[in-house]
Amino acid sequence: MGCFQSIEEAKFAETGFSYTLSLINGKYKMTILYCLFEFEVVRFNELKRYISTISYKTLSSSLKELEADGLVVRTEYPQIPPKVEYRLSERGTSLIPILDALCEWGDRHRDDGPTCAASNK
Amino acid sequence: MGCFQSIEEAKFAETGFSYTLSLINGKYKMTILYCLFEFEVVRFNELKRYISTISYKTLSSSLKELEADGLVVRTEYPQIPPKVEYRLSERGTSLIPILDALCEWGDRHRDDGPTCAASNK
DNA sequence: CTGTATCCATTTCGATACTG
DNA sequence: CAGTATCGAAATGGATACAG
Repeated sequence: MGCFQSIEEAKFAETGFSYTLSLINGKYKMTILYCLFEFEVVRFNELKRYISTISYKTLSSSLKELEADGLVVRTEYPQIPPKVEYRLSERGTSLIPILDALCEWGDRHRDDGPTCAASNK
Repeated sequence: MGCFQSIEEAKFAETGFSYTLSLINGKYKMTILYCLFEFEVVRFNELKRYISTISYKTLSSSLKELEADGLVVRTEYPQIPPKVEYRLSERGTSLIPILDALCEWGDRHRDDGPTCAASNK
């Protein structure tokens, strides 16, 4: 509420709303965040297995962006074979309640029947 | 929490999480929802002015999908010139608290400094 | 194991002109 | 006013091969 006082001026680009969206855009970013929340510390290929439909390229670039945005922490162990762990930062963790809310909303409204559009109010 | 018990099986497609995401995908859908929440009853070109960067095509297709998903109610007044009003359905309104949360999160974390990724945990 | 590079397919978005 | 149609641009995502 009130977050959109300036909506008339189309200043979306400067609202916290659009800022948050810019961090979680991309087909799999929220899924990755949720995965890291559930499993806490996860390696690259482990993540790939959890999110089986993601491609290496997308996983790689998404992780890089999430890291750059401070939502994910990447820890590299310089050894052979390489070992890299990913987990949520505090900042990233603070986003989880919102993802949870999305989850719950979906569970509660999945069977509302999407065709209730006709029931005018 | 617990919404992702089955994440190991990569059953994202069946979670409420991905269901919700499928409703609010697209560059402007959440913005449109928020706009309708702020202004309650809005006409097509009015919306276009509020969200100045959206194209007619995207606005049109987004509204159509939001309506099909039961989040938005479209009311047409058969007159010349035509008049059409859009507003949130109850279902759509129930999504607003989540959008608000996104908004607040962004406002609070905008200045965390996105480069805090290095501060391991 | 943890990625990157390349190339390609698909999806999404936008500008403009036009219709009822 | 409220859109649609068309075309093209751009972003996104995927498959595969390869590198350190």
